[in-house]
Amino acid sequence: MTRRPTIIDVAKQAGVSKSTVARVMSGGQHVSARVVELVESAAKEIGYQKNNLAVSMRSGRSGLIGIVVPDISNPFWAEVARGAQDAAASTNSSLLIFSSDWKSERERKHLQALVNTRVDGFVLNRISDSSDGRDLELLGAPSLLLGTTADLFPEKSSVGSDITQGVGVALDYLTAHGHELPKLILGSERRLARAKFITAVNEYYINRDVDPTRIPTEDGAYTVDGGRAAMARLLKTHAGGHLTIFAANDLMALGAILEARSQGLNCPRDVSVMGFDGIPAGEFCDPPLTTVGKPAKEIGRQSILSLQRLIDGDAAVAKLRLACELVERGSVLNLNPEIALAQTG
Amino acid sequence: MTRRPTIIDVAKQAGVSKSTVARVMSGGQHVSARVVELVESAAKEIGYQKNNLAVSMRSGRSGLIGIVVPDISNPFWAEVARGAQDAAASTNSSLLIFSSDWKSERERKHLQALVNTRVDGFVLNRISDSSDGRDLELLGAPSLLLGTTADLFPEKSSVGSDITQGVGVALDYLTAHGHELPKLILGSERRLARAKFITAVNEYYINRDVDPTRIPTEDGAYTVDGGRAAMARLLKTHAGGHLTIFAANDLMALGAILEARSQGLNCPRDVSVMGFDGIPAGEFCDPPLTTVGKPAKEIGRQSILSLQRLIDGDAAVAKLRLACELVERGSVLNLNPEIALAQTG
DNA sequence: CTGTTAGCGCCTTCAT
DNA sequence: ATGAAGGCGCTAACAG
Repeated sequence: MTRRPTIIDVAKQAGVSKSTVARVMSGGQHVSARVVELVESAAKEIGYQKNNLAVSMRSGRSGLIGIVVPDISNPFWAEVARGAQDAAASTNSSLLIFSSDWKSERERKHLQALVNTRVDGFVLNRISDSSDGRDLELLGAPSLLLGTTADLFPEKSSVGSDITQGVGVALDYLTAHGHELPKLILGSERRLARAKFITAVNEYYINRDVDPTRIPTEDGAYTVDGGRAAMARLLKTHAGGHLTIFAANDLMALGAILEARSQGLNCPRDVSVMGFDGIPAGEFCDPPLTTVGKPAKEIGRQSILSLQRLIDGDAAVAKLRLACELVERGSVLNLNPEIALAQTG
Repeated sequence: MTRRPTIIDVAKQAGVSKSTVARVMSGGQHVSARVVELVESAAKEIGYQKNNLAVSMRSGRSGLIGIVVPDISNPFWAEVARGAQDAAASTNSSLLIFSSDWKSERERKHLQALVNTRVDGFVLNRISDSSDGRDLELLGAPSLLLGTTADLFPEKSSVGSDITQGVGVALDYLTAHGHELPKLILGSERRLARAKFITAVNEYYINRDVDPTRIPTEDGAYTVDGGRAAMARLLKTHAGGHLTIFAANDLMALGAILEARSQGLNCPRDVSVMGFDGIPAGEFCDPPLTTVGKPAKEIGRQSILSLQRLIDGDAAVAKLRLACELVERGSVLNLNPEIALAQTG
C-alpha cells in the first residue's frame, strides 16, 4: 500500500491548485461549479480521504470528545455511553470511551490520554469524592461532570439523575400501596451517593411529619452478594409481619430477593422489595423487580449536548438533574385494599 | 485561557532548542541527564501537554483504534468493548467506539469517520452478510472482523467465539443429563449466524449416529419476546412429557422460561431450557439459566491484540475462534439417575 | 550531545 | 474565481 493521497494529489489530477481543492473539500464556497465537479471526480478517482488530523491541527478542533465512566460493561454506564454516542454522532464528533474501573489512578491516566489527543472536551464520572475539581481545569479542555459526585464541584456543569425526586417516586409508590418506613439497603462504597440517598429518604418522611429516625439500615457492597448479605442481617432482626425493603441499587435488590427466597420467604407475599436503577436484569427475575429507572441514555445524550455548548463558548454553569421514573413490576405487594379495589373496578 | 504551550515555549523556558525538548519528550535518548531534568521542570512549570495530533501527523500513527459493534448498550458487546479497551490501554492506544445499530448505513458512516480520523486500524462486527470485504481494504486501514460473519471473508483475519464447540458443549451437557434432541429456538435475523448454529447442531448428532432431521425448530427475533412467541408455538405442538429447549441466545431462552411459566409449566421440572451467550441477566432469573458462555471480553482483548500485530506489519491471516464454556445453573433438569447418584456419591 | 532545517496535510489570508 | 505562501506542533535527518 502506497502513500495515501492528499489534496496535492487531487490537485494534480484535477489540474488545479491545492487551495482550490481545499476549498472544494470544505464546502466549496467561491469555486465555480465546473471546478467543483472536476475536483470531486478527481478525488473519487484516486481515492482521496480527508485527513482529519491535519484539519484538526490547523483548526484547533479535533472533533473528538472523551467520556470516562467507571465501567463500560456495567449496563447502566453502557447505556449512558450509548446516549452519549448518539448525541456525538449527531454533531459529527467521535467519542473516545474509557473505563476508570473505579480507580482514580486509571482515571488520571485516561484523562491524560484525552488531553494529549486534544479532545475538544470531555465528560466524566469522577471517582474520587475528594479533589476540588481545579485539577480538571488545569487539563485545559472543557469538561462536564456525570452523576451525583458533581455536587462537590459547585462551579462545574453537570448532568445526572435526580436522586431526591427518584427516592420520592419510590416512597410515594410504597406509601400508596400501604407500606410505611421501609428498611434500607445502602451501598457502602461511594460515601457521597450513600449520603444523598439516605438524606432524600429522611427529608421525604420529615416533610410528611413521619419520624424517619427509626428506619433500620444495612450497608452492603453495590452487588448482588452485598444485597444478600445485608438482607440476611436485616432478616435476623426482623420481628415478623410483612417486610418492606428499599435498596439503593437494583443489584442489591436482586440479592435481597434471592436471600429472602433462600430463607423460604416469598416475594412479594412475605417481603416487598423496591430497587433503584432500572437495569434490564430486573425484568427477568422472579418476581420481576419493581424499581426506579434512571434515565441513563438521556443522561449520556444531555451530557454531550451540554458539553458541546461549553465547547462552543457558552460559559453558563448548568446542573441538569433528569427525572427518574417508576418501573412497576411485581416485587412490591399491594397492602392497601382500597387501591386493589380501585384498580379492579 | 491563552494558547496552549508548545515545545517551543518549553524550549525558551529551559533555554534549549526545540529539538532537544522534542527528544526529551519522546524518551530522552541522546540527551544529558542535566538537560532532561531542566526540560522536564520547565515543561511542568508552564503546564506543557504533548500534542498527539501533531505527533500523529509527523509519525503517521495516531495511536487511535476504532471499534464498531452493533450496540454498545447490549451486554455482550459492552463486554467485548471492555476487553478491547483494556487491550488498547495496555498498548497506549485509545479506542473510538461506535454502534452501528445493526444498520449498514450507520456502519458505513462510522467507518468513514474512523478513516478520516486516521485510526491506525479498526475492528468491526460486519452487519451486512453480503459485500465481499474488499470495500474494507479500500478504506486503507488495517482491519479485523469480529464474530461469525467473518467466515464470509476468507482473506481477512478475525476473532470470534467457536460456535461449533459451544454448541457441542451444550449438547454434551444435555446428553449427559438424559436429554436427547432438544427443540431449537433460533434467531431469524442474521441468516449466517442462524445457519452456523443449526449446522453445528446437525453435525453434532450426525457424528453420533443420531438422525437430527426430526428436530423441531422455531424462529424468533433475538429478543425475550421473540423467545416467548417461539416457545408458545412449540408448546402448542408438544405432545407431553419433559420438554427440552435449546435457544440460540439467552434472551430468547429467558423468554421461553417466561412463556412456560405463564402457561403453568415449571422450569426445570416440566421444561428444561439451555441458553447460549452467557449474559448476566441469566443469573438472576428463576430458575437461573444454564447456558453456554461466550468469551466476550477475551474476544475484545484478542481482537485488539491481533489488530496491533496487523498494524505492525504482520500480514498473516489468522482466524481466532475462542472456546465457549458451560455455565451450569438451574434451568436444565437432570433426567439421568446415574449422574445424580454419581454426583451425590 | 545539541541545534538547524525541512516537512507531515490542511486551511487561510493575501494577491491576482 | 483561483493561485501562492505561511504555519498549526512535532519529528527526523543532517550538521556541528
